[in-house]
Amino acid sequence: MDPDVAYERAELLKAFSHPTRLQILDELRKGTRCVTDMEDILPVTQVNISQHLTVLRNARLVDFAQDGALRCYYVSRPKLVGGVLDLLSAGHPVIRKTKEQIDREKAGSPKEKVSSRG
Amino acid sequence: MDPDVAYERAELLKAFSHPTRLQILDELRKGTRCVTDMEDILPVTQVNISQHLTVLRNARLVDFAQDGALRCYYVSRPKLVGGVLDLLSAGHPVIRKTKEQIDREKAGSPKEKVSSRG
DNA sequence: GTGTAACATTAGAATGTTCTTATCTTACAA
DNA sequence: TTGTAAGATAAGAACATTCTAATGTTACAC
Repeated sequence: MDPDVAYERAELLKAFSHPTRLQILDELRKGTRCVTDMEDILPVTQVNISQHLTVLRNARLVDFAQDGALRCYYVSRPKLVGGVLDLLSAGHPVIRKTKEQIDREKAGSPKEKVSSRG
Repeated sequence: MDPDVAYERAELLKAFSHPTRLQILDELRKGTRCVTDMEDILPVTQVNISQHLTVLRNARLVDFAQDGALRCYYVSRPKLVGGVLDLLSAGHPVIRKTKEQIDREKAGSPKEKVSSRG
């Protein structure tokens, strides 16, 4: 993976990587919300919500439409945001491998062993 | 989303959120690697790779099997790691909404309007 | 124009992460 | 048992993120 690409992707993931921002994204996934809606739900200050929304906006994960004095925030990359949130909420069992398993994998994969089962 | 759950998920995402760690995960996805293999590929010191591997191990994203003096590292939650890396490499167009679109969505969704097309 | 509700911005202290340098452990071969 | 290759750990400086407190902006009703 190219270092520049890796950097860019890490920056994107960093925008997700905060409890409050995950909660904001999860809430916005249900529908458009303005800042005061979020104040009612999240145990943090308005200023702090605004700051986190700025981070999310810079990462192009959310955007807003102005409605008078209100700002209607929405998720601007639904498949990305939904994909990440869904992955996080799914169960992912931790696997373990022994040296022997690894050796067998190494022996099998390089030549795509045709003999076993095929 | 429960704040404790949000915290836990943010911690998990933080383990992904570093260029070097993404590169390590991408490399390990191709197969088991020891630390010196990674030294050859990544433009960082052995110490630094070790430190990043510790972060990944604490997050239960990787583990290793000892082979003499070598440590064979592998991805221990392949679906999670693969899912995140695949999402990142896919193209995710940024959508925009106007206030009018949002108003229409709000009007349609609450009652799951049956009249249009059905 | 004045007041106010909704939201953003700024500055800085507090906190957390990352990298560097030095040191340590372990496995193994001579 | 000495040397060396593989890898981990510790301490701290450098850097980045987060939160708090104060202030700024905008839209609108009166």
